[in-house]
Amino acid sequence: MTSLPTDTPPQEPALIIADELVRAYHAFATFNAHYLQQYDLTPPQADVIFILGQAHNLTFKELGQKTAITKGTLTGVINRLEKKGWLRRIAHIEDRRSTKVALTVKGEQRFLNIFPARITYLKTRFARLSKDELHQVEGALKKLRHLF
Amino acid sequence: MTSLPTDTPPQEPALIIADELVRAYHAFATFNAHYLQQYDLTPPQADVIFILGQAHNLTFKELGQKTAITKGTLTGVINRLEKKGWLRRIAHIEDRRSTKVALTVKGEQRFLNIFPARITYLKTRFARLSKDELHQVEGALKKLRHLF
DNA sequence: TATTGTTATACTCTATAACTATA
DNA sequence: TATAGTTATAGAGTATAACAATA
Repeated sequence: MTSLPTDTPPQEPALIIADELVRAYHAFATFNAHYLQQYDLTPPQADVIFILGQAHNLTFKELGQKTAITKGTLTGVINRLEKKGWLRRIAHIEDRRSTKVALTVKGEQRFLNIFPARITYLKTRFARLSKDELHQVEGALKKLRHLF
Repeated sequence: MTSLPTDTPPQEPALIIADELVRAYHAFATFNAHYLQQYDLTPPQADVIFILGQAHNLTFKELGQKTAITKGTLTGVINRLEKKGWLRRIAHIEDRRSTKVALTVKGEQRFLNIFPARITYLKTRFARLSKDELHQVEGALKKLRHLF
């Protein structure tokens, strides 16, 4: 007998990397969700706010493409954000099938408050990595993404 | 005016990396979820099966720690897997507050079928990377995880 | 008293498909 | 006919807190 299934965890690099990717993401996602909770935002809601904060004015279709959220789901996410007063629907005159979405003044203010704070916080976290390391990590993630 | 907010996306490395991490994970998670759907498993359910397939016999508490699923949620996940016949609850004699969980014969067979196939598939994906690159990617992910 | 797991509650997100109104 | 968004449906996972049984 050359291997003991229960005592020798698989050393296959592909498995290890998949596992590490999940762990790294999970660590980030947990931090992120807690951070956003302060502002009463779920991660998908924050995605929408961050995108609208930078794009200012998008249709449901465009938002769906940028967030990778399906249209049916997006309606719900937008409804919740609208009810909370972060954004509003705007009639699209040129094509009346379509609806545009934009941040309200309140949403704009919150975005301006949350977004830079988030960057600052991330920067302090990443400060432990050198410039070379940052480049390496970025390159590694890009490679990974292109594998799938 | 030296910068155009809408035309110059933020180049802050911390943001780029966080973004790349999300993208890489999303690419993997999408592939993964579709792959598991064939077997009528959700990702959290598959986590449980893969862990039980290698550990053979765990309490709810241990399973919760390994999967990072809260106890209330875990009860639901286990219920669904039990109903589908993948696993069963086993009385824990030494401490009757506790319950052990183990794969059924069906669950064991499925695990033995799915798990190696998954490794094989991942290996083919990762075959495009050299040994050096694999090491680099693994190191990068570990660094990332430790940041959070 | 503390711990293990269950139950109850309430919500968000998910996909899918049928529907409405425009084009 | 095709497209944009809404609605309906059904389910899974999430956190939280109260609870029962056992230690």
